Amino acid sequence: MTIRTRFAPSPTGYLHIGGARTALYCWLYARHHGGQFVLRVEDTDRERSTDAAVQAILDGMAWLDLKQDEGPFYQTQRFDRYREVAQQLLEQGHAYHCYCSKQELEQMRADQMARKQKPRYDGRCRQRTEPVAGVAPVIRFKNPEQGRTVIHDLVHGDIVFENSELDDLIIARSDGTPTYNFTVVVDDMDMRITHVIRGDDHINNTPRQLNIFKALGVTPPEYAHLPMILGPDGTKLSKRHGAVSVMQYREDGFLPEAVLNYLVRLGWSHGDQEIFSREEMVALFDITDVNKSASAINPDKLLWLNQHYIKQGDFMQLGAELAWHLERIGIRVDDAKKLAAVVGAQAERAKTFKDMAAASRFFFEEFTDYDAQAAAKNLNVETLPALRDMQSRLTASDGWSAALIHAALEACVAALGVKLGKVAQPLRVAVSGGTVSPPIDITLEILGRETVLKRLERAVHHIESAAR
RNA sequence: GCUCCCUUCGUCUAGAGGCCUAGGACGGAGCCCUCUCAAGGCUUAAACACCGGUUCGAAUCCGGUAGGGAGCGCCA
Repeated sequence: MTIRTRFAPSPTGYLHIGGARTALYCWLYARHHGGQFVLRVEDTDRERSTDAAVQAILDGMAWLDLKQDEGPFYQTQRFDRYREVAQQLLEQGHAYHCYCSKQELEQMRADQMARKQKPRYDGRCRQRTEPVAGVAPVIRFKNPEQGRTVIHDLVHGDIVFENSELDDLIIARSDGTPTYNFTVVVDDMDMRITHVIRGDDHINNTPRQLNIFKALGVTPPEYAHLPMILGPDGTKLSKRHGAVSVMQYREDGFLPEAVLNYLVRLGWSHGDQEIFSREEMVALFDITDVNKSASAINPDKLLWLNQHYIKQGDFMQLGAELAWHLERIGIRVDDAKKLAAVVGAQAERAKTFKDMAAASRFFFEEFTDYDAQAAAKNLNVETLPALRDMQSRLTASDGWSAALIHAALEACVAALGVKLGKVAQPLRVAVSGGTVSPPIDITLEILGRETVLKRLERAVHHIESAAR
């Protein structure tokens, strides 16, 4: 049997981090077993579904590179099929028309709540044989009243529900459109889904769906209900928690590999291993190793992983990501080699590309002002001799490389009889405007002789004009 | 209220009756390295929700309690 999984988001918002993990696990399970991964858009709620949300979900999946083998299928394009199956259920006596008004139902619920009972439809239209004039009925599924339904859940084990706890759910609205619990069953059946992997907020829906499968005479898929993902404070994920959309993670400077690696370890583990390449995930992932309890997002760990992938990555390729972020702050760069060099120099000191771009401005454009404190301390009459000395050594240098610059630095230190820091730090402020940069020799190499000499001249002027 | 789910360091987790004086990772603390910032190395603090039971032996099995969560829609 070929394994077939599906990811079935409803397009009422962007792809958030919880949905992304569900998609990842579905994708991983299918890949691991050499099966297929289906993407299905559950857009039956026309009020809340939007094209923009559909696009946002597709974009998120593309960024994470979770490619579907089939789809996207849209439920709004399958209404005829749902109508057909609902009709079948009606004819076979597994469903019936219900003419109760919304007010009537609300009253029923209120009464039940008042009696401290679980609100549920009492089946009062089950026996009705004649239509009610002027009322467009809904179709309800006739849920078994006796016995129990058990989910053989792949992560939770058996979960038992008394059928008497379930009520007759609406499968088609009075306008004829189908509802969620019904479309899911029809689709999972038609798309030959073998494994439904979804959030455990759906556990309570599963027995209803199982009963519909039974009425249809179809073997249901296997189920695996994933624990929820919580915000950093352990409460429900919300916009308050910052990056809710996966695309926001790109904006914030994260790499998809890092997000994926972070997500795969949230609720799943393989011994003590923390770092997983895509290939390793596929090879090692198993749904039975998934945890049962909800987990809180740990932003620091994501940051750590992101830096790990920055350090491990191909600097040439990562240069493109840096360029993307530089552009966001108004700097256009197309020198791929320089970008790669900057990534290489900054990898150890940036946790995100957003931070890296901000810290790398001076490599690509002239800075406007010196950091006042840094200049006061490092660009003054005391440091002027070192700056002058380096100026002449660098002007005279036969070539331009970190090694040659380093040699010049050592010579300067020896000639002036000072510590390396007494030369490096003023130089750093002179070329970067501030006190933080990669090692000074590498920084100068990337900047290039022309820029370095120009900025040294600027520093000397700065000191001289201040001294006057 | 009813039904269902969950419970190991701050966080993510390892752990499937003796390997556990509970391991790893992030974060924290300290030290080392050092031209800044980092990165790196070493060291370190920190948890089995609680109460009973089963057993020679329980983080692991069973029961209860407490706490947290989800669902109970002509939403998905």
